[in-house]
Amino acid sequence: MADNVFALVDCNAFYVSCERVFRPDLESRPVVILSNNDGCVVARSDEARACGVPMGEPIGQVRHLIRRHGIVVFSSNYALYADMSSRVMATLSLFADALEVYSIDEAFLRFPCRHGGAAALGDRIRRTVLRDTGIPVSVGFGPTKTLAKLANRCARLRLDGSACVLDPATGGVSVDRLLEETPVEAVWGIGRQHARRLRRAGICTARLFRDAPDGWLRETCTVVGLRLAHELRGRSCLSLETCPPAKREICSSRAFGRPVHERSVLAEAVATYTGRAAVKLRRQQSRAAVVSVMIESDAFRAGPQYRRTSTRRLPVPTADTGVLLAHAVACLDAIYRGGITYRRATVMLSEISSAAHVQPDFFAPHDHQCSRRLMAAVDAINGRFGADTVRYAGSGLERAWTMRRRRLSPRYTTVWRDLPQVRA
DNA sequence: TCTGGGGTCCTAGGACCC
DNA sequence: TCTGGGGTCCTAGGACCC
Repeated sequence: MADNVFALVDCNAFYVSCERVFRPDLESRPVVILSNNDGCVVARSDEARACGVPMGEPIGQVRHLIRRHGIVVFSSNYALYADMSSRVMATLSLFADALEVYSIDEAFLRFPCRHGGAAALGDRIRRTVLRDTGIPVSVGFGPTKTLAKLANRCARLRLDGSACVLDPATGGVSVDRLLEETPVEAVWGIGRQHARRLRRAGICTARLFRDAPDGWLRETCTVVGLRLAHELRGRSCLSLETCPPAKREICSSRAFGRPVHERSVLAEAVATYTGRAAVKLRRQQSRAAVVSVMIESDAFRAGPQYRRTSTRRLPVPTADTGVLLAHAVACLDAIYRGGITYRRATVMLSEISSAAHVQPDFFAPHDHQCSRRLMAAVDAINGRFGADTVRYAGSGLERAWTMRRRRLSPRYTTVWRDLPQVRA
């Protein structure tokens, strides 16, 4: 008998739903959301799916469908989605003490024990989130996280949107039957490679996977696969992570909106990405000891490719954007070569440690107090008036290289964006 | 005309030490 | 003439997630 019940709450077509909250006229119309640089489809409404738009497809491949069906297209508006996500999570936190924010549009909730009212609770969650945030969600319950995930998938397929409870003891859906009807690749944690290997071995359903011998599972899908099978058997192996562990590496990487050749332009991008990574670093109260910069040519274009990484170790771990920036630009100078068409730059911060345990370097004097207060002030201003309101001049003014977002919706929930920008 | 970004975990294999 | 074995650390690469 399991001690806990897990619920997985998943926002339906989350990015589309966010846009619809502020554009009710889009209800029941086909809508798709594009990735950064307006590259490919990362979210679609049910109507767009019915038009035959596949997930992850490059926009160019579905342009004819967009025209034919009058599909409404948006660039990704992450500022809006992140804000809506925090509203949804805040609402969910009213229902359970133990909540794990699993992704921008999903959360696991844990309830202390099995009880008969799960279906009703699920429907209350759905109604409340919809009423308070405008976002429709699906809810699945199960004795383990993997089963809750599966139940959620089942709920999403239901026409009335009601919650799915995987718990035979209380008259819910039969676990065996659901597992039998679920293709093995639909199990959370089984990707393309493992699915192919499993199918070759005749394991085509979640039920056959669950009932496979432990030794064989371990051999075929490593301990990760074995753990999943245990979870499907109802033995909880994946615990709820209520406070996310600090990231061990932080990365900011983006393709440019247009081809880039000049060192000065790359330097602007590297400075911008370093600034973003540093914000993430400070947000989790950490310092980094290593900075890496990678620049690369366009892998999708024919011809010789260029890709180089340069890494520098800092004398003292820091979260000071200015210090990180100086090292990042030095990295860039070590690998920049003229005559190449660059398409992407990446800045990575690693060997991350807690800000509480930094040992200052006696021989490299640096005013930590001053740096900390400056960064705190910058973060406070940007938190209030929008990211990049105050930034290092090195990150550029015009920034013609930034990603394409031709179909960006307004920033409905962050009103200060249009204030004049200030340079640090 | 295009083809995203940001993570984690696991394993294998090499280097190195005692 | 013989060329062990166990342990740790690091890195690269694979696989997976949303």
